[in-house]
Order: sequence, then C-alpha cells, then structure tokens
Amino acid sequence: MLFSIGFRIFAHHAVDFSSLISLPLQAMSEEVKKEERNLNFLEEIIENDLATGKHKAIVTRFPPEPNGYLHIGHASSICLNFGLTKKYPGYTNLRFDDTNPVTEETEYVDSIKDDVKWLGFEWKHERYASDYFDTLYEYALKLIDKGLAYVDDSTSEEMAAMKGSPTEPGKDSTYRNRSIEENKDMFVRMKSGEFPDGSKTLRAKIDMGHINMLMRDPILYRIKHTHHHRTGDKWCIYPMYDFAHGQSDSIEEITHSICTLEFVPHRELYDWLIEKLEIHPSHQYEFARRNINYTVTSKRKLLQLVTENHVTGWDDPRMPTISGLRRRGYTPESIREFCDRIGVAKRENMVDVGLLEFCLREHLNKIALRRMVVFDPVKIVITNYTGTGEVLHSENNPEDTDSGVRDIPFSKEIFIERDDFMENPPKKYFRLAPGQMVRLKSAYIIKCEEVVKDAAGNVETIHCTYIPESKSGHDTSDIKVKGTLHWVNATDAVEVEVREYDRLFRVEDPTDEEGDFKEYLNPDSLKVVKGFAEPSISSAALTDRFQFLRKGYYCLDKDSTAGKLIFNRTVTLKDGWAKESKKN
RNA sequence: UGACCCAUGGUGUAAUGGUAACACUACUGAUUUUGGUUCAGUCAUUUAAGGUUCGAAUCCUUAUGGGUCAACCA
Repeated sequence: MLFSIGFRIFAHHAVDFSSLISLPLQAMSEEVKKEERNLNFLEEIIENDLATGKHKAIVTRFPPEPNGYLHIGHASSICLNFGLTKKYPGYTNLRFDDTNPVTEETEYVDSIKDDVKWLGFEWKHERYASDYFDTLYEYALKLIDKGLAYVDDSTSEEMAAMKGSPTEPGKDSTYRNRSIEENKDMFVRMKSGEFPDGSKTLRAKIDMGHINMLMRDPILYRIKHTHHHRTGDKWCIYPMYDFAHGQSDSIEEITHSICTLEFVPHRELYDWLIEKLEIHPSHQYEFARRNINYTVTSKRKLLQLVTENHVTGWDDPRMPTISGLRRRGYTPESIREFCDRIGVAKRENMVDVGLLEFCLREHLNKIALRRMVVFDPVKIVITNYTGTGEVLHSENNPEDTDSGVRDIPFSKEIFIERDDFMENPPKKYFRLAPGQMVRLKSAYIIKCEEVVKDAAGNVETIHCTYIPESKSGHDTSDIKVKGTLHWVNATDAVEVEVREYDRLFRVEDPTDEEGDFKEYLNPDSLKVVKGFAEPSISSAALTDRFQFLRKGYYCLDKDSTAGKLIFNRTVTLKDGWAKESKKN
C-alpha cells in the first residue's frame, strides 16, 4: 500500500511534465487521479495529514466496551479503523474500554477478540483502559493541583438539579471551592476506600454556565466498590468515559480517534482535558453509525432479546451479531465487502439489508458447493427405466472449474419438489405438468405421463417416462426443455433438518415505532423443516458452504450430531419465478 | 425554544466553483442443464427561496426537515 501513495505523489508531479510524457502514461495518471478523488472524508483528512507531514504514519484504535457481543454496526467501525491502516502506513490497536466494572466481563473480551480475528483483521497491541488506571489517577491528581478538579459530595439527584438544561445555565456546587489541599486529601481517601459508593465524585472545574452541557463540571471519577474483570479489587474508584477514552488515545498516541456522531459534543471536553493535562494531542473524528433495516443494533436491545429468550443466544443465526452472522453462514469477505460498499459519511442513514444479502450471495456463489436437497417431496416413478446402480456426476460448482464433480446415484424412483409439479399450470410455468417434459439436473429428460392421487385427491405419485438418449453430457436426443429440476434418489436420500430464517422484525425500524420494540418481532423468523439430501451431504463439515440447488445457500449448524445433520439457511437464492408468478 | 451535526434517485455513497455519477433495488431483453449466475439495456437524484459568480450540489443568508446534548453508561 505504500506503493500506491508513492505512485500518487509521482502522478501528481507528473502533471507538470505532461507535455513531455507519452500519451499512455498521461492517460494512466489521469485514471489514478480520478480514483484518488473517491476518498471518504476521513481518508481525505488522513491524506492531508500525511501530505503536510503532520503524521508520517497513522494510528487508529477499535475501542469496544466488553459488555456485549459485537454486531454488524461494529463491523463497520472495525473495517474502517483497520482498513485505514491497511491503506495507509500505520497500525491499529484493539482497546477494551473497561472503565465500568459493573457491566463488563471476560466472556465478552474473548468473543470480541474472536470476532475481530474472524473478520480478518490483526491488531498491533491489545490494550485495556484499565491498563492505564494508575496513570489516569496521576492525571487526576495533576488536575487537582492545577485547581481544575474538585471533590463533590452532592448526591446524583442534587447534581442533576443543579445541572441546568440546554437552555438554562446550571448552578455551582457548594463544594466547588474546596481548597486544593482538601480536594487532594479527599480524592486520596476516595481511592483508599474510605467512602461508600455514590457518596463522592471527582469533577472537572470548568463552567456550570457552559453552553455545552458536557462542559458543566463533568464527573471524572466515581466510587464503585466492585470487582473488576482485570484489576480485581485493586480499585474502588473508576474513571468515567470522558476521563479515560481521550487519555488512553493520548497514551497510545492515536492519531485519528474515530467514533460515532453522538460523541460530537464530547470532543470539546476531549480537547480540554488533553490541553490541561498537557499530554499527547490525539484528535477525535466522528462518522454516522450505520443502521440496517429490519433489525436492531443496540447492545441493550440485543441483550434483552437474549435474556428474554426471544432468540437462543448471542449467536442465534437471526441475530445481527458477528457471531450470529457467522453461525448463519455469512463469510467475513461478504461482510467486509458490505462495509466497503456502504462507505462512511456524517449523515443519518438506514442501509437496506438487501445490500448485505447481495454481498453475501455474490461471494457464496463463487465458493459454495452445489448439492441437491428436496424439501417437500413427491415421488416420481420412471416407468420405462430398467437400469440398476447407475451413478451420475454433477459439478460441485459451475463458477469454479477446479471444484470437480461428485457422484449421484440414480434409479427408477426419485423425489422432486412438490411445487415443481402442477396439474393445471399457469402460463410460463416450465416445470413438470401432465404431458410436459423437464430435465432432471445432471440426469435425463423425463415426461409426465400419469398422475396418481390418494383418496383425498392429493398427488401421491407421478408416473413418467425418460428419454434414454438425453443423458446429461451425452445428450443426442435434440430435445430442448425449458425447465431443469433438482431431485434426489428415493432409496438413499439422507433426511436432514433445515432451519429457515427470516428477518427478525416485521418493520424496517422497530425503534421508531410506538411502544416496545419487541412488539414488532417477526413471529415467523424461524421455521424448521425437513430436507431429503443426496448422499454426498453426509461428508458436510462445519466450514463448508453449500448451495442447495434452486433453493439457497446453507451451512451445517453446530447443533448437528452424527445421526442428525442440521443446516442453517444462510440466504435464499434470488427467485425470479416467485415475482413472475405473483403477477398472475 | 438554546447549542451543535446533517440534508444528492427507493437505498447507500461520489462529484472538493466547470457535463450530477457509481453500486444495490425495480423493470426490459439475451444467454443458461439452477426461473441462480452472466451479459445488454430502461426508469429514477441535488429540501426550498434568495444572494455571490461567466458558471453553484459545492460558497453566503434565511427558511424547512431530520438527528444529537440535561447516567456516578460508553
């Protein structure tokens, strides 16, 4: 990637000599210039910082709080932060923002690390805000010494009452003018555990009339006699976000601290603290979080879905969590491509989940092994077929000539999909119907001769004849058929369980509707059905990706046992016929 | 009734004072032993009003609309 920057500089200089340069090279530099223009606003800032020499390399960080599982929204931030240092010289740290011991657990730390790795990124340093508790404590002392912080004995209610409102200034706390000595003494005693939770806080002394509410003497430290997942019981005072995040950035010499738009008002405090502390000046930049329709991406809401058993866990394949998407069968490539395509900007947005599915299908189409699985079988008897033990071959993936072929047994009795037959077909229906011919994929052309029904009038068996000269790969019949059906051999089909997933919510934005978001859950988001698969399915592995022909993409679920294979439907195939038939 | 952020096809993102474009979606058609894929094409865009300018999506003003901010959360 260093190369591309070097080349860009070269291309830029080349303009001056354009009249001396041969035409092809000139044309090439034009092209590079054009590509160069398509930068998002962060890349623009970075290229500028690099060009002016403000930074020789950049350092970013991905800073999750370990209080939940990562979701698709985080993937966007991960791709952004790690993507930037892949494109430009520099590196990215993984930093856990673990300043609130009440909500944070090691289980989450582990899952976050797994998810980032799975997405395909490597961090330079694994860091924790809690690594810096000692330094942060020193910083607080320094602020007290400068007369810029004080210990406040007010209750949270009192503080809220004196905070004012966006249109009215707040009032000074009665403790605001304690002496430096007294503040220091109190703060040291706070640390040593003399006071109960909530009895005192350390606040920055800024301006209770400030137009930015965050600057109205924000709390820096609070007392929590709580066990911390890493520091154990060493501390009973913990820094707030605003007194940990920017400082951690500074300690790690982060050049571009990228966060979401709701932190814009924090930037003023971020800068104020760095200035007063006289520490390395990191800078914060904000982008708009990505929202996706028909789901929620808020840790609080996702946690509710888990704890109230609306889903089976954080990795339920319906969840927008990275672990859910992974179990569902998404590939890291498809998620990265998605994040790439939606880009980054500063305006509110609602991305269509259809784009995510497009990226998924695009990748799966290239890598998935083709298999035939019949979900709702109806039996076909080929009356003129007399062969035994015939084995046919079918390509594993027509998109990938290296993927080889597999064996498929064929016999007189097979199953096809019940809705691939219609007694009274509408126009443009080119599947099986009385008197009509179709091809059985990788096998023969058959013709429907007779329909056998049970007492209730349901189709029980369909009698067909086959065209011996139409064998796949050796077809001399010269018969052209419009339809090709997937099928399985009746005698050795393998029964499997298939979990079909639909969107978790019925509405595009459940948080924008009246009442509780859970009222808008889709009651049909999971359907468990049976499938009858060709025998080769038995060798399926957890890492395999399959396309069940004409149905969709599937993967083996971890709930599978030796005797019972369970598949997740990752995503359906696009279905042109479904649209066409709706018109009738 | 404050401050801050934002406003480009249905959706997402470009165009950095000089021809409004790319992708997804939708729709046509061709190809196809997956009604998939692929290929070709069509529809569709600058919130509004003023101003600056030879020229404005871009700069200025105002309006309108959306979002954010009053946890001892991050």
